[in-house]
Amino acid sequence: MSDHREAFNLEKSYNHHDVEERWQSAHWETAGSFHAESSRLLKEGKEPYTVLMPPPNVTGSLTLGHVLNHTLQDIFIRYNRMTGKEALWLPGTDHAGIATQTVVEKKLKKEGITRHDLGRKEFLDHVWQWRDEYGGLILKQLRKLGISCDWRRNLFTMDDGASKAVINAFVALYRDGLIYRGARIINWCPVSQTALSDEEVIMKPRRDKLVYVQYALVSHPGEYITIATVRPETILADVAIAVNPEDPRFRHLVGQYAIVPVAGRHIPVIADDYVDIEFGTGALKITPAHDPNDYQVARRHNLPILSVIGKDGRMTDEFGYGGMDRFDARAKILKDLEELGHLDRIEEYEHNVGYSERADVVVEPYLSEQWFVKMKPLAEPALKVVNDGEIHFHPRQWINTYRHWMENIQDWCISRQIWWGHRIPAWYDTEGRVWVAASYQEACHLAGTDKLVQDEDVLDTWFSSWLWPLTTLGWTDKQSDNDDLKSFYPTNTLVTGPDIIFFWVARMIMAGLYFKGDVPFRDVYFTSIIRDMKGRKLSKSLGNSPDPLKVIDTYGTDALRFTIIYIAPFGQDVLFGEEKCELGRNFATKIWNATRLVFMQREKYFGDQEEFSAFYRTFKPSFPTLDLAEQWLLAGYHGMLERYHHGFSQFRVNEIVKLIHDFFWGDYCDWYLEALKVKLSGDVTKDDARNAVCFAVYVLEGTLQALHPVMPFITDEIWHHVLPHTADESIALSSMPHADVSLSGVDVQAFSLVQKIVKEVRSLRSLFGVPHKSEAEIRLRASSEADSLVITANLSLIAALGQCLPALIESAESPRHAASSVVEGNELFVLLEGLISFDKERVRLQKEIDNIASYVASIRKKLSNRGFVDNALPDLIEKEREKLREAEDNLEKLARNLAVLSD
RNA sequence: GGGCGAUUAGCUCAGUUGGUUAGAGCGCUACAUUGACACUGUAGAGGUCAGAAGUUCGAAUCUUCUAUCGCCCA
Repeated sequence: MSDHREAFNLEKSYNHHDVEERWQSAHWETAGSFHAESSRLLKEGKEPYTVLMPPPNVTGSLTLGHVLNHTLQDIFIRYNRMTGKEALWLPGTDHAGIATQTVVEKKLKKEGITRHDLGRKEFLDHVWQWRDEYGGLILKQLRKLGISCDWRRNLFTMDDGASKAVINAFVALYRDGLIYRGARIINWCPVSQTALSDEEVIMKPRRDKLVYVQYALVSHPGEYITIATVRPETILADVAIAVNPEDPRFRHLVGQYAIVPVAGRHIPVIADDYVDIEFGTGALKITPAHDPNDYQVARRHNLPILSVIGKDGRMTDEFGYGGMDRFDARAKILKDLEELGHLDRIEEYEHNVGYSERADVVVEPYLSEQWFVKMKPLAEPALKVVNDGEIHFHPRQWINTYRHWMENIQDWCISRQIWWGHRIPAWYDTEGRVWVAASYQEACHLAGTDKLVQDEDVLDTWFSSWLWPLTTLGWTDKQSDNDDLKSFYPTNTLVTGPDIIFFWVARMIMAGLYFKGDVPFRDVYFTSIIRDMKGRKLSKSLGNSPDPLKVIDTYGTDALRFTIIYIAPFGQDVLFGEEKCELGRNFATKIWNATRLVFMQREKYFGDQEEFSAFYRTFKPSFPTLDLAEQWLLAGYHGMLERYHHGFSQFRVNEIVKLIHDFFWGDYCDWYLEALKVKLSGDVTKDDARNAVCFAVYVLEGTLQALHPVMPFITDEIWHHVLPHTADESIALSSMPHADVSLSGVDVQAFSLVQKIVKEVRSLRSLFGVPHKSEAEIRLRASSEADSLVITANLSLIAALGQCLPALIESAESPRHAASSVVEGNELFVLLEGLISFDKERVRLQKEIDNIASYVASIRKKLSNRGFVDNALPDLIEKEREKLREAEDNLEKLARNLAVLSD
């Protein structure tokens, strides 16, 4: 019995630990609440709504970025589920080739083992072991956020299906001539010892020395040509000096030979447009093995290619630097150049240098054989679908970034010299010919021999990620055609960070179009970047990134979710501080307490849950039968819902959150609940009281539903107290309330008048220091018969909310000893004998009068302006006239009251 | 160097197609502590909308320029 009573109302205070424990992800997961089925689409004709989770890095742990990103996805998914769609959220993780391999190698290093000691197969066993043991961490942490994905469909990019898809995609592209192998200068990470794509290189500003070096001319002893370089250690690999053909300073030297300092080699002076006349001396050393642009120059001029830096970033030359680190060699050669008299001068020079994303070391341009995807043919259709609006970006401006990249696209280097990842399905025969096939057997068949050796390299992790919209739905090759693909592809909304627009978003669009012939998603929502309160990026080294799990423990998941959305402006960075979560926590508490008040009233008028349920289940608010405050609230509620649904259609999530917050706190609690208390404490029949309580619960329940996508836990908890529901039922599976547009626009002016009167009374009370416990005597002189009726009908409300004793007066004579004001033409007097300083009131009134007078003057000026009257919309002019009339009326009344006061 | 974005109250931000006496939250000030809530309530102070010029009857809003900051790409 006591259980029952408890369930009828809430615990006295809100404890997020209890509530979030009760409705945690595991509960929803066991109940299967968020499983999506293609059969419901194919057989029942439901509409699909699909979200792809950007697969977090399997080595990752939860960051605030994840919190924001996944909360947004969950909001979209829960909203669409509640509006009747078959909502499918596809989760998974990414095998993160370089990152994962590095982690495991580090672990092995502690035991004194390298991957080469183990060999490829055994090392990969270790990686899988590591994955099984630690790789699930991020998914466990994500569950703490209460996210509602279909965990049955969890996919890992190295799973069988996904791996098959990767191999088949590679083979298909190769056969279509879109994948090729070739020797190029690529970005080489000397620490991870692998190639990187352009996107994995981070440009960072760096102060270096611009070194001016003199090269002696072979045929003109004593004469020099001077070049400028920031990489003097590569001088040893110079093969030419280039000048611009238009540069008169060097024209006579073209065709001559210069001597490479230290190395002593003779190299030609050549002319090439590539050289920037303005930079340095206008003469450029050409080092094709160590600079991509120089490589192009060397090819144009048929120059040899010499290399002096190895895979590990150490020198490989024969001039005494061999074995030295490239940066040590740079320091040494500077000294040597100076000693040999080749050094002209040194300038400080700030420029951008590429760093490897993972290892954070300077990337080395490195000439090697790699596999590439030809991007132009893929980019063209991918650009078109975005230009044509088949895919929408939110905020829209990201389209510019996308366009720019697509229009200047470079081929994608997809081979990586590591072991963890999808091994390239290419085999070499004894003659070095390459055979690309989905399997060894197939390759043997093609090659006509079984003496084949598979390419050692694996594919870039993003080569599996770009297939994510396909693989998550069971796609393995172009022939794939299952119910899930039929039902859920294309997906709907992708939520991701703008930092991976090239890495991932663009490439998924290419893959979707190429392999499936359709876009992979309709809308892309780019999240904000989270910074600390000082606007700095969150980083481990700065120690300014709060641990989300700690924040959740302190404030609650709902509070964190609410807060991070509330403070994330559309299209801009978020400044996050842990204390900001007070906002969400306070709101959760407010909801809890307001609900308790409503439930207390419910207990008063209904015997038990059963009695209430029977009554409430048939309750439907009918606007004309509601009291004034209820009408006002219902109109506001539908207005809120209308903007809420519209907000979703515009992806303005932070506005949605503000809407609910303001409606609930401002309208529901501050005004409506106060009015409800007054109503229920007065003369009220049991039936009226029961209807009033039901109305309160009705709006509360709808608001909870609207809030549920943002704060899933507290809303589910309270919802289970509204009516008896089984534990398997969830507010998440209830139907989202619709906006009734016939009510959303209704302006319940009578209630606004009451509010304004109350506010004015409170303001005057406060101004004149009326003690809180004393009730001020109020006189009201109505400006019209209609207002008089409104005021009369709501005297008790005004009395309670304004803490006053109000009465209407008919006579034209104004009370003396009173502070006065005008509210929509209605005169308000607060009788203040003994409390008021008349001088103070005179000053205040005069100030108010001056204020209105200048306002009146400004409107008069506007209205007497020919230009305004001739050009402005008639509606607007009428509005201005109305404003003027009202202001003049106020002015007159205030002036009269000032006169009375002065008597 | 090219592109994008920002600049509104002490702080963080709203401000739809030009028409409000420019708004909110936090912070601040004053008052209030037994009937939902101090994780609260009520009231209040606080802004020449970065600067300049222009378009317009009218500009925080549109145009141009300048300044400062941030991001992306060379």
